[in-house]
Amino acid sequence: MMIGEVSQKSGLSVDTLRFYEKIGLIAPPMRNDAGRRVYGNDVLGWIGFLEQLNATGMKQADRIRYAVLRQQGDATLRERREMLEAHRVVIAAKLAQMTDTLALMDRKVAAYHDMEKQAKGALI
Amino acid sequence: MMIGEVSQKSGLSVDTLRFYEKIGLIAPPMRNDAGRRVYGNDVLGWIGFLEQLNATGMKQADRIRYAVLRQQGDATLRERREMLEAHRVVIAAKLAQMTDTLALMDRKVAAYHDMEKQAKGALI
DNA sequence: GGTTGAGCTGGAGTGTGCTCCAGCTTGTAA
DNA sequence: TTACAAGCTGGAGCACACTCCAGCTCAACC
Repeated sequence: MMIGEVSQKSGLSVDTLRFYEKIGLIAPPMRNDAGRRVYGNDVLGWIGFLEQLNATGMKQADRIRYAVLRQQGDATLRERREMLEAHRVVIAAKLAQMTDTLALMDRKVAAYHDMEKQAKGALI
Repeated sequence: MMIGEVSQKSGLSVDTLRFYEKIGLIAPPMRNDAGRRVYGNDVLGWIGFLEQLNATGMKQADRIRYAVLRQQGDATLRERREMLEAHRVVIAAKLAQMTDTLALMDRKVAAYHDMEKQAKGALI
């Protein structure tokens, strides 16, 4: 795949893909004779995973650290696992926060409904 | 309360409190004779709510819009309710994402454990 | 063979959300 | 009464995560 196709399939812009490569999030792909990037299919899975880490609030620096470890192969398994375990804890906390705030939104929305009803009544 | 106390109790820095006032997130409090800010207790609840919106990913511009509406009183109840309902939907989506990724973390951690075990076995 | 579209590089620019600073005034307490 | 902590303003600076741009090469189609 050329970079345009990866962009289309991953949802990341071409600029972002090159930027991710520059900062070490994506391994530099092979180049064809013209010097253009040729990606393997596995990159899409990797980008999807990166997006999951992103969406759950992992910072760039940590994503890069994980990416670098991954490129270093099996010797870094323990460290990567520890990173994921740590991130798991962060996610669990955010999940609890989301649940709390969701409930708060529901209470507030209900309260606002009541107040709107009363306000209408007051007009009569 | 002076600004220092609000800072301590809310966890926001003094600079952030003044910044929030400048951008319209916090209503300008009364001033004492020396021109210093004197906050009522209600500001802490409001800051707590703002933090919840923040932690669940509401953007500054929207938080400001909500804050401005709130200051305009009951005439904006409907609009505020609609904002909260919209944010509710966003939170629900994030919650689903968090749940997914949490499960993924668990699968990955388990897989890494297995691989680490095998790697150890290979050393024998 | 020339136009068009995709890709390349290095570097500058952008938006968000604070955070820090200089230079000042005010309140407290040794 | 003098030190010193806390507060004030306006404005500059910063970290993060992209996003855009100029000026170039290359491939492919008419």
